[in-house]
Parts: sequence; C-alpha cells; structure tokens
Amino acid sequence: MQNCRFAFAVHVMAVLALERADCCPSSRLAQTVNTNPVVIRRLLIELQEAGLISTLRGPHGGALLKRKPEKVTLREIHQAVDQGDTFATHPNEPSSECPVGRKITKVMQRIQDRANRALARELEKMTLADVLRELRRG
Amino acid sequence: MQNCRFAFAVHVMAVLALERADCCPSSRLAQTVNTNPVVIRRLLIELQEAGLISTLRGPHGGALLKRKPEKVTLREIHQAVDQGDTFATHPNEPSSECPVGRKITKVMQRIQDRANRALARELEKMTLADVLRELRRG
DNA sequence: GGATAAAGTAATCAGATTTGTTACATTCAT
DNA sequence: ATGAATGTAACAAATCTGATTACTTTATCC
Repeated sequence: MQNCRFAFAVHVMAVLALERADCCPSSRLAQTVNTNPVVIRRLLIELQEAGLISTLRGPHGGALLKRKPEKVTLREIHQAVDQGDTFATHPNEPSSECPVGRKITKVMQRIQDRANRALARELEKMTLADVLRELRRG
Repeated sequence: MQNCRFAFAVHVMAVLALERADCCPSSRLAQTVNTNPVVIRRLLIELQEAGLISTLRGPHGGALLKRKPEKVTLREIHQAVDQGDTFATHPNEPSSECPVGRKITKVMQRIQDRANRALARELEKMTLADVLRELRRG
C-alpha cells in the first residue's frame, strides 16, 4: 500500500472543522492522529500552500480552517497532500527493440491520466461537510 | 509513487496479444519489459489466477492469452495484479479519546470504496484491444 | 529415457520511500 | 524577556518493491 497522507489530512481537516475558530496546535492534532507533531506540521504546510488552512506561530498558535467545510472538497485535500499518480509506470525504460516497448510508456500515460481524472471527479463529489456528517452518524 | 505491476501487466498482455497463438516465454517478456524473468513469472501467475492467460511448461512453453483482446478490460488486468486500495489508511490506530479519531477509520473506508469503484468504472471502459489500437497509432 | 527448456517457488539483496524522531531556529503573544 | 508555537533540517527505523540467485518441477523432443 501507499502513503497515508490523505487519510491524515482528512483527519486533521475534520478536527479543525470541529474546532471552528479556535487554533489547534500540531501537538493536539498529533495526539488524535496518533503520530508525531512534526509529521503533522509537514502536512499543515501542504494544506496551507493549497489555501485550505492558515497557521499561526507563538503562544495560542496552531492551525485554522480558511473555508467552511461545505466549500472544501476531498479532491482539494487529496491534491494538496498527494499529487502523485494512482499507479506507477515502468521503473526501467522498456526495450526499444520491441514494438510494444517502444510505445507503451506513452499509452500508459494516457491510461494514468484517465484514471487520475476519474478519481478526482469522484473526490470532487465529497466535501469536508459530508465527512463531518458521516462522523456524527457513525 | 506505488508499484508498477499494473504497467508491467498491461505491457505483458499487449505483447501476448500481438503474439496471438504463439507461446511467449518469460525470458522474452522480461526483455521487452526490461526486468528479470522471475518478476514476469510472478506476474503471470496472478494473470493466470484471474483467468486471463494460461501457461505451459517445458520446451516451447510460455504464456498465452485465453481471450480475445476485445474481451479483456483494463479493470480485469488491474484487479488481477493490484488488488489493493488507491490510498493507504492510518498506520497506527487513531486516538479513541477524540470524537474524530474514534470513527475516522470507518469513514475513510467508505471514501476508499468510492474511490476504488470510480477507478474500476473508468478502467472497465478500456479493453486490451484499445491498448493495441493506441500502440499502432503512436 | 536422457537432455533440454520452460514455469513454479523460496530466499535474499538492494534501493527507494515513508514515517517517526530529535534538535534547533524562528516567530509572536503576553 | 519568557514561553509556546511553527518551520525546518538531519537522521533513524521500518516497510515496500523490484531484482537476483538458485533450485524444483514439468513437459517436449530426440
């Protein structure tokens, strides 16, 4: 399996959404996610660059949602922290002496693009507000 | 990025489709993919279990498509060799003392399911014959 | 029936990636 | 000034993954 940054990010965003206007320090976020504060801070930087949160230094600092949960799609969260492809391509250049090897990379790239777009379309349908709703229900 | 088994599998299946009725040994497949024959053989086992190919031992042995390329979807190839999820979940159990931590795993699982299904739907639309067509065109 | 060529398989290696950790610099409210 | 927080670099540890070696099993052909 792959990295868990998306899961961490959704978790963090959900906690921030519940906190509303209160700043939430990385130490607290780290506790509920059950990881190290530095891991969280690295994540916060990416969420910040994507314009989803802002952070404050100093006492009473921490992270803060910049938008209402209804206005944040899971696609944005995903792209913020996990900009890679859904699956990997050939690690070594395929043989150029084979008609398939010569062109497969380009064809695979097109398949990748379609897969990425399909995934993005689905994540676009879900917002942070939906996640909160599901958390309430169980 | 993740594993490249899907890319390898599509490559292998495309070569087998071009070979038609001829058996193709793992050594030849390994050459065009540019990897080790054992890597290919491990892949062939999975494709075989999925009912997409059959293999023969002994001299003039190798792998052989079981169906026409029009009847093989990329979804089948993907599921055969890459049955995992599109993204990973929390490596460590989230805190049960936080209302989010207590339920996030289940919610993430639902998100995963939707993402997996969306990906599968897209891959279902493409067949091995489509791949061959694109390989011919460039 | 022996030689040969292939798949099947187990064990291991090497490299890359990723998460977690420590330490420290920087910022800012009080 | 102090203290609490982020930002950040460096590194440790674990995991994953592709590649490799070596061997067994199976089947074909002479």
